Amino acid sequence: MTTPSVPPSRSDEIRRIETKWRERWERDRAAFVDTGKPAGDGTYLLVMLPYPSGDRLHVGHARTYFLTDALHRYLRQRGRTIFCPMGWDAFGLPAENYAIQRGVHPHTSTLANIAAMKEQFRAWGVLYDWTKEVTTCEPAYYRWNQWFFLKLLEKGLAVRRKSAVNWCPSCETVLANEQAEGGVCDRCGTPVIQRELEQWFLKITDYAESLLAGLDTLGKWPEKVVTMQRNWIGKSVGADLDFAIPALGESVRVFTTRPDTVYGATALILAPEHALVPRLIANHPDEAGLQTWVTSVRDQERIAREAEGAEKDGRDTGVKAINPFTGQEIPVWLANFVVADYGTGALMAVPAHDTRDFEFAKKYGIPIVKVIEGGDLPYTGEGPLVASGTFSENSSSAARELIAAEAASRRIGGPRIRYRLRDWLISRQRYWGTPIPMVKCPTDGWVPVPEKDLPIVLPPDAPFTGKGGNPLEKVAAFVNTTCPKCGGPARRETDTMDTFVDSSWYYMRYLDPSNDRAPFDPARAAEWAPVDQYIGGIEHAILHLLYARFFTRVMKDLGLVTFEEPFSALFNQGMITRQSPTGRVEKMSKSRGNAVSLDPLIAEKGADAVRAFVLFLGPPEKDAEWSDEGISGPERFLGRVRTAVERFVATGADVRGEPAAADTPAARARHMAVKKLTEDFDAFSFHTAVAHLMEFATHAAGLVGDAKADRGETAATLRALVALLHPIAPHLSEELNEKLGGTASLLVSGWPAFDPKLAVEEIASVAVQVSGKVRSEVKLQRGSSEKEARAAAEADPAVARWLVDKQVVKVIWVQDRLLNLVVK
RNA sequence: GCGAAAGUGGCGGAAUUGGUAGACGCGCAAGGCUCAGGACCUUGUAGCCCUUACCGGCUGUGGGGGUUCGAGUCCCCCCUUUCGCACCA
Repeated sequence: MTTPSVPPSRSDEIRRIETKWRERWERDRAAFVDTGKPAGDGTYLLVMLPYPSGDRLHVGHARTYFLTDALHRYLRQRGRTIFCPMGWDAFGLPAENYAIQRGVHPHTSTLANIAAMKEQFRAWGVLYDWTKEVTTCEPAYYRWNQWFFLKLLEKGLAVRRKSAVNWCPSCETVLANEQAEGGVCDRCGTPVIQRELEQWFLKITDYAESLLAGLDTLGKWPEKVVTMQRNWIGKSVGADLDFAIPALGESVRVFTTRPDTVYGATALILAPEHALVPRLIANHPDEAGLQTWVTSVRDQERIAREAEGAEKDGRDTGVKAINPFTGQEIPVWLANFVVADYGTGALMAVPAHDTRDFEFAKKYGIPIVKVIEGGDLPYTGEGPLVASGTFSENSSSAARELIAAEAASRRIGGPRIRYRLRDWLISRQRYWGTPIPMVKCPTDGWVPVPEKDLPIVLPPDAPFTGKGGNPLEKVAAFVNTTCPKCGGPARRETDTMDTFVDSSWYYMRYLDPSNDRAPFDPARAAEWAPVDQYIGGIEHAILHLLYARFFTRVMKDLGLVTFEEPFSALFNQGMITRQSPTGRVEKMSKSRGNAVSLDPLIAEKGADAVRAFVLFLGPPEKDAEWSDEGISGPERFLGRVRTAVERFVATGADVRGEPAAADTPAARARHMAVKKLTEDFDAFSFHTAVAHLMEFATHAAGLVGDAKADRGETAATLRALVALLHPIAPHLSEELNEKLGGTASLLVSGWPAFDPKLAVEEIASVAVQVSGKVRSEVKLQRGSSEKEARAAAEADPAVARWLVDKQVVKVIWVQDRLLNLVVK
């Protein structure tokens, strides 16, 4: 099988080098870990922490970590002080499901996954400050989730409330609105249904305006993410108006962005979930039929109810309301398209000036009254009011203010701003999460656990049957407790927190991870925070990033931090996609069955080649389809660099030699390469960085093979090459740097400098156009004048033949680039 | 439907922001080395035309128009793809 007496294969040699340097970096780790931020300098580089409750890291994840590590190493080489920690977002449903299927406790499987992933990071050559490691499923971390919960409760920002919530029948838990986008469960894709339940909410809506205003300060965030958050918060300016229902002795408040159209409101429409519905239908001849309809709409899957083109379906209650401005009776309807938890769950229908109301009115024969002059109905634009009493002839915008003011003076509403954002539902009927520190006492009601009794530890011995709800409910020792207030027997809350609570403040815990008296020491955290550069996927655009921004505001109110925005700059790397077995191009993930492990590739080609390849795939912000076919390019490139250095060393030339002259074509090539690579890394353009390194490597190999080349310049070129290579291929570059006489790791200020004056070619090749068409190219000394260029161009036969019998009527001259002779 | 981004060789992609389109790599082709090679090295590689060859010419960045000495880049219209939002009153 094996061939004896063969010299060590290339892959053995690569393995030896990579092992050597991993050990070296680990040994010298102290040089690369946080020791406090020097005044006015330093960069907090944060990468979205991985989720070790599921599978091992695959190609889909690797790009993020390679990218971050390249940036990290580059910045260190530039002499910056960097804080780059890593931790584990360890709670979550997959680990619990795994426990149900395989009988392995989530804590056990999670720790095993963490160990495996940590080993992967090591094998990939990815450096983190492990002295700041955070694991969210450990009491040392999640006790502070509980602490934050108590603080939120004190401030009235954590509340228990009954409302219609998203329920995933598959995960058997409720979900936050953000986790049920599009009406399907964020985790498993199952359509969610609405359930009326009492749950814990965090009042993120109290910060709606601040979260919205803060977006304007996030200039270094992708515009797309900012827009998504803005839409999610969904600010609307309008007015509240009360419509009296004399038959019930009640009034119904509606919210509208178009109070100017109130004279055209010919119906009042309520959501089937509206609190007044039972009384409205009570005396209806077909009360049972209506009730059945209400129930069926309410229990419908959200995805079906909100689907595009879903039929508008409504019922007339037979009850009348009074339009507060016309004084006329209008019918009160119930309809499936009215959303219970936006606005007031009720609206005034203005069929003439709203396409949706128009459609509904057409279907059910509701009167259509035009009150704005404009185009064909439904006309949703602006215009002068008509048939609007004393407000007629006002413009829409003026009337909006006047009518809202009138409503306020009559105490039937007034100007109002509303948001689409809803409060953050954090209760989860699951085991593997942070216990909510609340106790339900038969006499005192809900009582918070005193701070001194934290943490409420998740009991290790829960029965994972997968049936019958939350296993925590069955742990008597956990559930049965005493009331902190009266000392009587009481029941502990068995719901756990949404895992997004964990990731809402972890970036601050990194700064002081072993603090057992506070989530972190504000003074210490202030050295590095806020985060200078955050790197993560677009999938967090709304969920995590909105929650983190909310938590940061809370932390500011608690005096823990002085800023509101946690992440000064955000970079969204693109996803790695791959054809799934179904043939569609999708995000790579284990659940889709298209995940590719990187480990065999690394074992075969080495981490450096795989890093170079993955970074070379394309622009990092764009998605890239995975195929390992192209890896031979970067692999050969690294081989060429190595061969060039080894050949040069073998000549016995001085590896620390310096160029004999500063300004030579080779020196200029070197300065240009340093300039390009510096710009590439500054711009996160890792794929062009690899391309430029390839060009530079070819050039360097040429110098090594050129007997006439200056040995000093060749040595300097090779030293620059391996230094520039370091962010991409750290192991090989360190090895070659050592061969070239380097005594310190390239990680420490190993970035070469360039002279801008020398980072351009001395000879400019100037394109010569005749009437805009390129006819030739002339080599000129950089900085040559237009006159010199024209003389050279006219002397060129390839140009001259186009000038015969022509007259040059205009000359365009772009220094060192282009000469255009316009002829007639 | 609304909004945003994008469309460049067989493929991934580059282009100093209005100045030589196709860098770099994959793939492919020819040659070298080799017992052999899916290893390695060298060279070529947008299309079409002319030519024995050289020299050369024309076309070309989704389609159509425009601005300009000059457009992948700017403007207008259209097509396609991707993403986000979508009964939000």
